Amino acid sequence: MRQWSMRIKAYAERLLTGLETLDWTDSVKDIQRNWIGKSTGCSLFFSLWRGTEGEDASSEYKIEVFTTRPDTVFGVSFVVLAPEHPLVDEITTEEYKEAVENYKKAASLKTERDRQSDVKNITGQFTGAYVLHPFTNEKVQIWIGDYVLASYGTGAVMAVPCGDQRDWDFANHFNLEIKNIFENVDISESAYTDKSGKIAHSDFLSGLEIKDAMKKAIEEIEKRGLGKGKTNYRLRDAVFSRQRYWGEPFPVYYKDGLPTIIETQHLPIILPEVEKYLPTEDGEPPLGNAKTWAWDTTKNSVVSNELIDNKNVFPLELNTMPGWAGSSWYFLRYMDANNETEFVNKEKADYWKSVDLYIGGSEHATGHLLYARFWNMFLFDQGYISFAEPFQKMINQGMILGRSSFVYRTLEGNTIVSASKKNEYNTIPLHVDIALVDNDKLDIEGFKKWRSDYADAEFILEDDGTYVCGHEVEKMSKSKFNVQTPDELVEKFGADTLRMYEMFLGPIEQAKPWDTKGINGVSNFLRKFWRLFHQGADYAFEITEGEPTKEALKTLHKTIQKVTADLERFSFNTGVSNFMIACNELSDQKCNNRQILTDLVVLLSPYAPHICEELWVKLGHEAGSINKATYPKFNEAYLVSDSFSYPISFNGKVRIKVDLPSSMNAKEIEDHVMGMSELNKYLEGKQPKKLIVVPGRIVNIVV
RNA sequence: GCCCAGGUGGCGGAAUUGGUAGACGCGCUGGAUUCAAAAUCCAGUUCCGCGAGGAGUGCGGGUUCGAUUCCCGCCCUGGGUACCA
Repeated sequence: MRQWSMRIKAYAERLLTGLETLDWTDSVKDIQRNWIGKSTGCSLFFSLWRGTEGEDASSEYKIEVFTTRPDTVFGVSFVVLAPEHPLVDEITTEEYKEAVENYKKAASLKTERDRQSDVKNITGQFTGAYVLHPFTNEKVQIWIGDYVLASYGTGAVMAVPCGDQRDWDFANHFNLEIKNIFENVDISESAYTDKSGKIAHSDFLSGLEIKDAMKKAIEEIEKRGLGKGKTNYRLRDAVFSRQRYWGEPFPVYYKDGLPTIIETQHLPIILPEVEKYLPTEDGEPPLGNAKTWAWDTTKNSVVSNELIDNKNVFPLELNTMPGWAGSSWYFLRYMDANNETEFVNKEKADYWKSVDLYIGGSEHATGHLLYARFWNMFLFDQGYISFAEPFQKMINQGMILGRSSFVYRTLEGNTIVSASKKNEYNTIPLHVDIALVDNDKLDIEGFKKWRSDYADAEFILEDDGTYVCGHEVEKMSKSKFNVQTPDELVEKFGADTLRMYEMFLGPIEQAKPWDTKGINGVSNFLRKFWRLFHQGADYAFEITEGEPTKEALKTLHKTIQKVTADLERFSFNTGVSNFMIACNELSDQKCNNRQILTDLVVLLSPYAPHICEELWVKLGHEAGSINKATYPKFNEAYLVSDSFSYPISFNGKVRIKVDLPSSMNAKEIEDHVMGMSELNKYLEGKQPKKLIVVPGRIVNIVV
């Protein structure tokens, strides 16, 4: 099948190094690094040995292998080619033709997936041919084996059983030689794959540390013209066509069977109407069913297929583009969505620049997030935009998981066993709708109605006569019957409460089961916050004017400082708790001062927009204007206090606290502490060995 | 196997540069108010111990005056990935 693909491989190195400039989690960066799979080593040519012993070694055929361990070259005891390697037929001797053919056939029948899942099963076939070892000139057998992949490296490996576990297994299985080229290492049970130690029995490499031997080996290989240093990437080019209808059509027609691009001024090409979105009878993609899907080069428009004459009118491409054709750059289009002539105006792109914050799941690490980076780099290289990376900062939000409930059905099928007794029977778990379960107890009648095939089932219950379900935390999904909709909670507590509770649950990156147990805590907070503005038995709106107290100002500015810092590091859960602290403190202070409450409402408005909007209007502002209010300014002057409660610790354990003026220096603190009579109890008559004073922090006495 | 993230009360979690472990909330216990309930308020709540006190951040070591935080080894959980030479 002829397909389009994108040369993402050409960007492998830049996609790798670019990661270092990004503010992403290590785990997503690592997933991309592994996917790109850079490995450095060298290529090395083995000449084919032809004919009889002693004959001239130089043959027209050379087999190129890629290795990351050139230091082990003297441990080579055979060479393995992928079954699909182009030289296999050429080199196989008459005697082994049939066996090799059979092996190739067997391998080709296996899918790539089968080949990968069948790792433990070692297979291979000798070809009868030999290469000559590039340094020792010894004869080395050539095998084929499907553990060597045609699509990676050169499709051929030099097998070093002592240094590679797969080679060791292969050698062990086929009784091939296992040379030991490591100093003082036992390889009788498995290969030695560590990259530390010394090389032995290896001519010019003997006695060298492995790392040094690698360098020396490549040097020598290059010097003798046997190969050269090389880097390989695991990343493959990305297929860019799909055999389906719903995708952007390619602006491409086929002239004499060769694809030709339609010029920009004639775009866009719009998907044709089709009767059905299915492939054609002879297996062409759905666009093969279109009746108007040909390109007229004189009119520069899409015309009926009947007009195809292959002189002026040609057939159009039938594949369409994949999802990532759009997902790789939509964020650029957002900057200039109505532009009819360019995908984005350069000036606008320069103004808005790359995405500041990308909140998304790490499941896109090897797909969308890699393609978008590649696409963006290409546009950058072409000068359309001025930034190479599309997403500077990324947060991977954790998934909210569901709590599934299970009933246990016997294998025979018509008995349902309660959780604690399930092990007495041979049962399988079945998901049950969580709407039918309350506190793990099953509504049996409801269950019978829900699954009519179990209407006549027998139930084996707990001793107290109830049916108890099992449970597990997993992804929320209709098929697992564990989906909880927020509607009910919004109904009961309001959208502000639900929103804040979600933020309060814990760090944004963390996955957690959806548990509404604590939601009334947030609800209580919002009610308490409301009460700051409403006094008396009938909760009438009432605030006081004038200058706030020192205490209230301290609470406010402490809150501004903390909440702002929390916002900047996306720590919403601690943000919410700081609002709770502020509310508790102001309640205790009985503060309902206008200045304080106005600033607090603005601060809280991103968290609880509905309530804050209402309070904002009650404070006398125009409806809808809170979004335009100035963000409260933090003033450190309100936070300075003139005393500090010093913890006094003995050998690191805090025992006493003492209030001291903040202005005291280390020496003064020391003098004061040493004069304290409370010390005696902990000193037990001994002299302290050492005293550490950290002003503004702690005093530690070493006994 | 390899790579990454994580492991703190009954529970969700906090501790931003090594400096008072358990903020905030849930739950629980006791009390006030109420005919009663809801709501609200007050007090308590890491564990052991009546107490004085002791122990304590997965386990075992180390560095330090001082470690949830840094270093070494191990265990467990979650995620990714795998004949990639």
